[in-house]
Amino acid sequence: MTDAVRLSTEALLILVSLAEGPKHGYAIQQDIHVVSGRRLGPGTLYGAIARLEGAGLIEAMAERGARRPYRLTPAGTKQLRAELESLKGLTRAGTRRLAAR
Amino acid sequence: MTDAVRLSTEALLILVSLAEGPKHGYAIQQDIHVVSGRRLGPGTLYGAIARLEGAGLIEAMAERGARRPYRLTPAGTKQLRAELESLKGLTRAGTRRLAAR
DNA sequence: TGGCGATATTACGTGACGTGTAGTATCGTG
DNA sequence: CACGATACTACACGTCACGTAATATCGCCA
Repeated sequence: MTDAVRLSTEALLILVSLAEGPKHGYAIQQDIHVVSGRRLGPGTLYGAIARLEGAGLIEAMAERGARRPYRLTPAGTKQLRAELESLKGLTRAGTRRLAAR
Repeated sequence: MTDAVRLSTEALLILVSLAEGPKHGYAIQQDIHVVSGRRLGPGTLYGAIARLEGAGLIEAMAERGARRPYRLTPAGTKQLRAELESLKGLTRAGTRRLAAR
């Protein structure tokens, strides 16, 4: 294993969403629902966004009206890439194990 | 999207570990470290195990000495399968998005 | 055989996090 | 300029992750 699985599911969903390009919170929420079938409430969403910003994985862009867009930082991109790799290994292992029962 | 991403990362790791076959807590901990690079402390590990048992996704087997083995229930197997599928879709989307930057 | 290190789990306190609800601000459109 | 949709903030509550310490059991060998 090159790297550890470390992000919470919620943080991962947000990073994947921002990997498509900069988005504000509400757009992130909708995108997450499309790609994952899950709906994050405001508390979960903006709480996780604040933590990711604090961790330096995403950063705020110029505010446009009521919208606060965010984008991945280089550190966030790097960590997302690593996390996706780890997760691929994990899902492969899981699928293989389930098939072998 | 067929199904939503719903499990915590920790719960997922435990289910994947048990997909290989029945294991007691300590063995789960070691297996998780091998397949994910992550080390869950006792509090995290046994707390998550108790919750998974409460949710009916895993069940305890006959206790052998100090060891308490667990195995996946049919419901746990089904949910793990669904979760792995969702996660595959998510990692594919994430990877595709990162590549397109 | 009894003591010691490795294995395995429990107990527990603390803080971080997920979650829902309610409230506020801004935007677009008729 | 009013009204619904969009977008975020505030907050309170419960659950969960995490570390540390304590406890129990096993295997081994002197």
